[in-house]
Amino acid sequence: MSNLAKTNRTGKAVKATVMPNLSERFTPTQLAEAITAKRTGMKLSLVDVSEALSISKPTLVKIEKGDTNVKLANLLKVMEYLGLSFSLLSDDSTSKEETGASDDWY
Amino acid sequence: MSNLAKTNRTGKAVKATVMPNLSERFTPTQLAEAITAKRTGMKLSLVDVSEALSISKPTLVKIEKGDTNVKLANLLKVMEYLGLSFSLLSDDSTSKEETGASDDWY
DNA sequence: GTTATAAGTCAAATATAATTAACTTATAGA
DNA sequence: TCTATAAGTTAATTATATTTGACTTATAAC
Repeated sequence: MSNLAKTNRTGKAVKATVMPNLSERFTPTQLAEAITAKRTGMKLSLVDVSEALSISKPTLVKIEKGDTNVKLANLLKVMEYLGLSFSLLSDDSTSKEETGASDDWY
Repeated sequence: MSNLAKTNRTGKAVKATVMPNLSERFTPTQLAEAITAKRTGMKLSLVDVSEALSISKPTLVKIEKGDTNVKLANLLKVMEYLGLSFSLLSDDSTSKEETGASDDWY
């Protein structure tokens, strides 16, 4: 999540993809950032992953942009390939939230 | 809107699906079971959730059967409505697994 | 500068997920 | 039993995610 300052040799700022702490609830954008961080940390290109998983590059880009209009199966394939997995959290309250309460997720 | 907990005539839960422990990595089937458990625990019918979220019943059934050929956005809407959310686990290993190594997830 | 590789975008065609409506099956009370 | 609600299925249609291929930026090395 935090984009640490980093410069190339011309002094231009470059986005540093840092692995965010995601032990808690997170947004699709944060998940996307974690995926990109893991992939780049493993020094894999989009095409590397795309070809290994038979997923098209535009779809991979959608996933890494946090677009939730993607097939769950594709997201899971990417996550598994990168060594990421979900665990589940439950508000053990019986409350269901309002439908439009927090649209961070979709 | 009909946000009251659904009961049968005696006010008892309809089915009793038990909420599995999902603090660790889980399969889509386990996630599906957790969703069903949470929904029935909240005494909501498929149609209750379906109508509240504008998701069709067949799609909801797919989700509750662990079919991963569903839109991520739809899964997330359901989870949020039921008070479920993901957290992320990472194999801190740099290993990428074989493409077909474990198809539990998809 | 040039070159090479990666990232990201785009439109058209295809593949497939989602919806609709009707239907069957299952469960639990009266 | 009978009745009512919930669960689950199915086929046809609609909506849309995905793919393909080409293309345009970006970034980093030379």
